[in-house]
Amino acid sequence: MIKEYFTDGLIGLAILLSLFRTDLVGINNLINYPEVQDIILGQSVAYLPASYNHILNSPRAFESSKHLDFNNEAFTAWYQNWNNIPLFRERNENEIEAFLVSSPQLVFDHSPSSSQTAFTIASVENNHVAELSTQNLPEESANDFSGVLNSTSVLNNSSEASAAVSEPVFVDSSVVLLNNPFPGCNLTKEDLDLIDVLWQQDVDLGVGKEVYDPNLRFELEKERENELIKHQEWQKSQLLVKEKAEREKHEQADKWLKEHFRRDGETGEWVRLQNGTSSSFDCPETDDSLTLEAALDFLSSNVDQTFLQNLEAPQESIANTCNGFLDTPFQTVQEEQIQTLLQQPQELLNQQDSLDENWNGIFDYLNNAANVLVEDPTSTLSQLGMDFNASEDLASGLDLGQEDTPQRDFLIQNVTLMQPVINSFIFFVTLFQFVYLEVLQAANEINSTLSSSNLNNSVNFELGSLSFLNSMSTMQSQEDLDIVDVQDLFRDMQGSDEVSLMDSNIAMNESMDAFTVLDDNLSQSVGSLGRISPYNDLNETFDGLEGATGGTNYSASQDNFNGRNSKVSRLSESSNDSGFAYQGGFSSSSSTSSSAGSPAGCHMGGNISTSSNDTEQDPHGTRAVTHHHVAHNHTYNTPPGQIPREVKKYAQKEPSRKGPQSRDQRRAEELKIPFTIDEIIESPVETFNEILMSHKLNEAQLALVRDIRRRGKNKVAAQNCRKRKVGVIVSLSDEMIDLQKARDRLVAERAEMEKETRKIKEKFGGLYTHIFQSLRDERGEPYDPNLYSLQQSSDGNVFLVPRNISVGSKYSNSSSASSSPTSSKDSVSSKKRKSFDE
DNA sequence: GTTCCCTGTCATCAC
DNA sequence: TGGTGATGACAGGGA
Repeated sequence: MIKEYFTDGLIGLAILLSLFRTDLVGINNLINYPEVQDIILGQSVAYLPASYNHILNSPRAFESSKHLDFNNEAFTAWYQNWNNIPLFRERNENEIEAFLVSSPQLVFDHSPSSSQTAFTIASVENNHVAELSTQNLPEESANDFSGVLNSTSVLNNSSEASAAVSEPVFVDSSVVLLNNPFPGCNLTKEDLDLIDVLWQQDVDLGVGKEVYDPNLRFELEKERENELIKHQEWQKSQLLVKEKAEREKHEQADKWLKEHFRRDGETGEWVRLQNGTSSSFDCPETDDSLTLEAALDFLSSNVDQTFLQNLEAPQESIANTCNGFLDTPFQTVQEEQIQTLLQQPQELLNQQDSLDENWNGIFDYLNNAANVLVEDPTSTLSQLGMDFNASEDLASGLDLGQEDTPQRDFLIQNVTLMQPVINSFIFFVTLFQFVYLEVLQAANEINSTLSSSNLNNSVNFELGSLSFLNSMSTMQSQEDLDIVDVQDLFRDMQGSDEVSLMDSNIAMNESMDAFTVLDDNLSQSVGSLGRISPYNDLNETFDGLEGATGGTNYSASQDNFNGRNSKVSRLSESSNDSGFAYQGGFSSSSSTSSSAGSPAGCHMGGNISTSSNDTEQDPHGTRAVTHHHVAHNHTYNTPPGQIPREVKKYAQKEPSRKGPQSRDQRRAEELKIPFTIDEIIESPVETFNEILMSHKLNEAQLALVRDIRRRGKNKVAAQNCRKRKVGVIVSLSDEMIDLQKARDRLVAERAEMEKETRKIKEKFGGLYTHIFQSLRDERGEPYDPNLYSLQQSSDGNVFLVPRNISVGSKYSNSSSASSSPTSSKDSVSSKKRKSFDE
């Protein structure tokens, strides 16, 4: 009696342990008890559908020696106990023929296609044999799941076993186990004791002990609540500290503003106070250095203010902002308002016809943009400011007609501003970068569509803005970016009071020489302005005849001035090739004399004065400026950060070149050629022939004229050829950079894929081993891995097959194979066949 | 004096 | 056939 009781207890315990995937050998050698072995063997038979055939067909199916006697009193008792476990009881109550056992890590998804693990255990027909189909079984899931495998054959003792395959049950186990682990939980003391014993024996129950123990669960929840409260308190304290710091910064900025500016009661403009007098803030051309400083200081300070004040400022219309930045520093910008705002630079540049207005316009735009950006104080400015890729995206998104592109949405992204000063600077850089691209776009339109005469000032302004903004953009590449104070930065960049706005830009560019290797993305962003297609450039750039008039001058009236101009015009190409990105591309001012004093000035002046096409047809030195702009960024020949040699060469001294053209000029004078060299070279064929016909020339004169024309034409052609070559080189260089980036990206992806592959292989190996070791043959012994292997069929099922049989050949159709084994060999194989969910 | 780079020129080819 | 553009090669000049 005692023995029977003890044995029955062991049987029950074995069932439970089996359910929890516990090795009985390790627990008091329980495996040696015949009842336990019976249980295990029976379970192992569950894997072998073929072996059930005779059992299921017999009237006493479960009286087989390999199965539990379901009439066994001990089993009945323990089965009842087992049924007391609420999870199983619930399933039983619901007459579900399949159930799940899982750990909290498992998340069951209702979507069959989901990558999440989904276990289904469906009873098949009436044979009480569970067919386990595992799909995408992860390692950890398999661990939790394997314990269930051994118990599936005994799950259903009901005579009402469903004939139909149950619907797969998808359960979010984490929700079930954590929120409501066992609904209707009524664990008896015995249950808890048993669980406690299992727990103390370090038996993996699949879930935490708290799932079974309400008291423990309560304690854990309480502990969690305490941690949450502590965390909230810490967050509050951090917030208070931050607010305090911002308030101090705000007060400081306010104080600075009141000290340096006063507001004009009539115009509403903010005027900087300087030495007791006020200078108009909106007229930088009257005193460039002064107003620039004022503007920059003002803007920089207000940017900082904006960040601070924004937290508490009322929301107003953006339209007011256009009339005065300080009137309505902070607004709510609606989507359409943002669109309007983003279009302002073009409108401003298109509509305004003076430097003054342009400056005001761009400044207002900056203010507005600042307001837009600070509308959400948590916008991700740092991300934008430091990410040139974002700039590239932005630039591409700023293409006309794409105002709704997602790149503009960055303005309202969320971000945390932890360091006001740094972020202010980042914001400013970002802002300028953004405006810069906008202005580039506007400049491109202006330059390509409008005539030259009434836009000189405007374009001149663009030049300054672009150079300045270019420097600003370049600044982003500094490693010590985060320690740069905004105002100091501006002061450094603007240089001395004597230099003009343009020269300030030059000085800034010089100071930023180390950073003139601009980001490729930016280059690409403006590539459409002229650099992308060198051949297109040539159509605009070289349709003039700079070469014909270049070099040494043919007339005294053109002497030094034009000589220098022509030289500089040539070096304007060089300068474009030498790292001064974007300068030459947008320069078209007719004023050059002011910048001839310094190398940089000459460099800029050269850019301003002409490109090769700008010198066309100007024998009298009037040099009407066309607006075929060259945006080449040919950075070869001159290392980054170095002024091209030609800039120094031609800027510091008078051109003393005595080229062959000078010889031609002299000869033409000697032979009394009655027309100019330019006329000879640049005139069309018909005109040229008419000229020759109209003047009776001797052979020598004709030969000279033809030589001059040939050489002039060829000179221009050579220039074009060289320029084109440079363009090709630059294009190839860019392409190479792109390809290198692509290569790096692919290498990284490949490494990532290999890493993932290794991971998956490891998981697969572990899973394979685990599943294989879980399998038992009819004698309850594990299969020999040398004789058997697990193979997966095309439908996802996993089979245990002898080594010399492949699933593909024998089990390509799992359903047919399982239902009708045809040969003895197949029969044997089918006995080994098991299907798992994976 | 050498080297490098820019520029003009010539020769040649193709259209 | 002549004109023109493109391009390689060469030479001169300047730094």
